[in-house]
Amino acid sequence: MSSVAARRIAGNTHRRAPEIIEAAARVFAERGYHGASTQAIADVLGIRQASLYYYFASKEEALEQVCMMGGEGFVERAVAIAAGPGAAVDKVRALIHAHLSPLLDRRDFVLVFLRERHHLPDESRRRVGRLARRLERIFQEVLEAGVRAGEFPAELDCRLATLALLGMCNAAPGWYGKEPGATVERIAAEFGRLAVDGLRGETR
Amino acid sequence: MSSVAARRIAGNTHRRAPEIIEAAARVFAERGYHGASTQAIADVLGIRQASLYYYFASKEEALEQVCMMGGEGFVERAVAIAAGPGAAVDKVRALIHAHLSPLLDRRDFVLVFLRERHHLPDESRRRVGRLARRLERIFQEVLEAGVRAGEFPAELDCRLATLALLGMCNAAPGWYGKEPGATVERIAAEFGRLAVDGLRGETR
Amino acid sequence: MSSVAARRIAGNTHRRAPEIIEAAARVFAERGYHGASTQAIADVLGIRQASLYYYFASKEEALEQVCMMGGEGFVERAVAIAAGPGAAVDKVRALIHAHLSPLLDRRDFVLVFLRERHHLPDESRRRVGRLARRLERIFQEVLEAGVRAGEFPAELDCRLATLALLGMCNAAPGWYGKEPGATVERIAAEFGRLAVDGLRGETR
Amino acid sequence: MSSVAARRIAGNTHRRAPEIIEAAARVFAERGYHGASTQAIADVLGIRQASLYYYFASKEEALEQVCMMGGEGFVERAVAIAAGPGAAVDKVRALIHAHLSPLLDRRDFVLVFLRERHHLPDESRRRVGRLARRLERIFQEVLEAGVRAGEFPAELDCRLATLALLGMCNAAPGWYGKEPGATVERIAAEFGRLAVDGLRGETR
DNA sequence: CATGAATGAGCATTCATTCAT
DNA sequence: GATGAATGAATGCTCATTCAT
Repeated sequence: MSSVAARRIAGNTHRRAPEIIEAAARVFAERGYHGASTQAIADVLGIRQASLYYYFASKEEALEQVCMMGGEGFVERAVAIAAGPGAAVDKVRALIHAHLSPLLDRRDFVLVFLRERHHLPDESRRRVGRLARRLERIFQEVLEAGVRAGEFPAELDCRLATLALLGMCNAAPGWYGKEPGATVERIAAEFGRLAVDGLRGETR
Repeated sequence: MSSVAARRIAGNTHRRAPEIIEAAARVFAERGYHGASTQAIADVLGIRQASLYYYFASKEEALEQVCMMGGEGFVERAVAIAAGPGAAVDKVRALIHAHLSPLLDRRDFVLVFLRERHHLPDESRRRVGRLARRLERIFQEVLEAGVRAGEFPAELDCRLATLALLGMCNAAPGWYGKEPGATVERIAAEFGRLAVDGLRGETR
Repeated sequence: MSSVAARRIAGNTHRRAPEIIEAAARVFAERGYHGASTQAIADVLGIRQASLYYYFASKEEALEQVCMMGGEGFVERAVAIAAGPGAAVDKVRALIHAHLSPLLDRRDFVLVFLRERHHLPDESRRRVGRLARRLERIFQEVLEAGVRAGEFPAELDCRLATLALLGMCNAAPGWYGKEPGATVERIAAEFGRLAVDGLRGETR
Repeated sequence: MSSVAARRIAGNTHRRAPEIIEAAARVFAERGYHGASTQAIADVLGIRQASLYYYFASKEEALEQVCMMGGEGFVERAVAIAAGPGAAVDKVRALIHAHLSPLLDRRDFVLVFLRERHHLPDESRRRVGRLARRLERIFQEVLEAGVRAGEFPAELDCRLATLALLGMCNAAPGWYGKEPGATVERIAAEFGRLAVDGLRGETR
C-alpha cells in the first residue's frame, strides 16, 4: 500500500470525502454495484473519473465504505433498546421504529447495504455480514423474552417471526419516497401495530 | 427469414431451452444481472459462450425470460383466490400461501424477478412491472374488502399493510433453504397467522 | 479460471498461437516488459488489442510463455555436453557454442528471458529462475572438473570464471545482428578460444 | 523565468538533490524505468509524489541524470589508462579494474546506465550512447595496439574480444553483492587474468 | 447444434504531471 | 520546499456479440 493510501484510510482528511461517498451510494443504489460505472459516479460529482481514485483505492473499497455507513448504528440502537427496561411489545415497536429511522437521511446507504453487500470481497463481506446477523439475533432474543414473559404465545416461531419482521422493514427502503403520505413516523407506527398484534396472536 | 430465426421468435422449440434458461436464472440469482457473465452461464451448462446465442438473442432477452417465468402465475393465482368465496382472513392466508409456494421449484426465477427486473430495458421492464403492480392491487383490494366486511379495523392503512405483507413474503426467497426446518408449508402457516392477527389488530 | 482458459493452457490448440507469442517476444525485447503495451503487440500482428486475450489470459502470462521459450533447451544441451566424454576444454567450447546457438532463431526470446524475467510474478519467476541457476551450476561443474583433471590451474576461481563466461555469452544477444560479419559460428569460435586460453591461464 | 526554474536549469543547487537522485537510481535499478513509478521513488524518500517535481522536471529527466552519473568517469579513466605508458596487458588489467571499480559506490547508477538508457528520448539517448561507444573504441584500440606490439596474436578478432571483455565486466553489476566473497578487488584480479590469458592465446 | 475466432465498446485502474497554496 | 487536489492519457482487461464453418 502506498503511503498516500495508508494515510487516506487512517485519517480520511479529504475535504470532499463525504460528498464523494454519498454520490457512490446514490449510484450504487440506483443501478446496483456491477451496473454502476465509476464514470457515472464521477458524473454525479462533476469531476473526472480518474479523480475518484484520489478518494478511494478501488470501486470495491467505495462499496465497502457505503455498506459500512449503511449498516452502522443499527446494532447499537437495537442493543440499547433490547437491554433497556420495558415490555417486549414496547421493545418491538421501538426496534421497528429505530430500524426504519435511517430511511430519512440514509436511504441510499441502507439500500446498498441490504442489496449489494454480497458483492464485497470475502473478508469485508464477512465483516459487514456479521452486523446483519447480530441484528437478527437481537430481534429474535426480544421475541424469545416476550414468549418467556407470556406476552407472546408459546407456539410463536421466533425465528420465522424475526425474519418476517425484518423482511417487512427491509422492504421499506425500496419503496420509501414513492408512496405519498408514507412518512417514517406513519410507517413505523403502522408496522409496529401490525407486528405487535401479529405476534400476540389472538388466533392462538 | 431463416427457419432458425423463425423458430426462435415463435418461441423456444429448442430441446435444451428450459435447461439453458434455468442456468441463466441460477447465475443471475447468485451474482445479479450485471455481475453475471454469459461465460458463467455457459460454464454451468458445459457449453461454449457463443453457443448460448443459439437459445437467446441477447443477455437482456435471457433476463426477460427469467423474469417472466419468475413473475408468472402469481397474478393468476391471486385473482382466483380474491375472486373466490370466503372471508378476507382466509383469502389473506391463501394469498400468502400461494405467494410463497413457488419457492419450492422456482426460487431462482422469483429471486431474479424481485431483484433484477429493473435492469430490463424500458419496454419489457414496464411489461414485467405491471405484473407486480397488479399483484399489489389484488392484495390491497382483499384487505379493503376485509375492512368493509368488518373483519379488519377501519383504521387499518391498507396500503402500508399490503407493503408489509409483500415485504415479509418477498424476503423469503432470500433466505429460504438456509433456515433449517423452514418448509414452505411451515412458513406459509406462520406468516399467515402473523398476518391475519396483525391485520385484525386487537390493539385497536 | 474459465473453462476456455483451462483448455487453452492444457492444449494450446490455437492455430495462430506461435505467431502471437513471437510478436510478444519481439515487442518485449524491443521495449522491455513494462514499456511494451499490449496495443503494440496487437499492432505488430494487425489485430485488435482485445483479440490478444483470446490467446493469452494476461500480459504476464505472455511474458511467462516468452521466457519459457527463451530459456528452454539451454539446460538440456548443457547437461548433454557436461555428461559426455571428452576434455574439459572441449566441453567449455561446446557449452559456449550451444549457449550462443539460439541467437540464430530465437534472439528475442532469449533477450526477454535474460532481461525481463524478473518482472514475472513470484511463482513463475522462481520456476524460470531455477533454469538459470541450473545452467550456472553445470558450467561451474565443468570448470571444477577441469581443475581436478589438471587442465585448469588449481588457483582458478571457478565461480567467478563461470560468471565471466556467462556474462560474455549473455551479452551477445544484445549486439548480435548489429556487428557486421559476426556470425554465430565466428562468435562461438572466438569466444571459445578466449575462454579456453583464459581458463588455462599460462600466466599462473 | 522564475528564480526557482533558473536554479533548476543551472543545475541542482537543491540541498537534497543527491539524495533524491539516488532514490531514483535505486528504484530504476530494481524495477526498470517503466516499471518504476514516481510514487515508489517518493516512498523511498518519505515525501509526496508531487514534491519530486521540485527536483526534476520529468521522470525522463531523472532517468537522464541517473544515466549520466552511471556513465560518467568511465571514458575519462579509460582514456587516461590507454594514453599512459606500459604494455597492453597491463592496460587491459587496468581498464578492467577501472571499469569494475564504480561497483563499490555506484552500482545502481551503473546498472541503470547499462539497462535503461535506451528508454531515454532520442536526443539524450544519443548523448549518453556516445559514452558507451567511445569506451568500446578505447578498449578496442588498446587491444589493437597489443596486437601490433606482438603481445596478442595477429589472428585476434579485436572487435569480438572487446565485446567479450565488456560483456564479462558489464554483467558484474547484475550479481555483485550476491556472490559471497566477491570483492571488487578479487573480481578485478580474476577477470584481469582471465582476460589477459585469453587474449594472449597460447592456443594459437 | 455448436464452436473457434475475432471484435467494439466499455471498464476500473494507474500514472506522470500540474498548480494554487 | 513541499503538498493536497485534480486531471488527461493511456493501459490491461472483460464482455456481450457476431459470424463463418
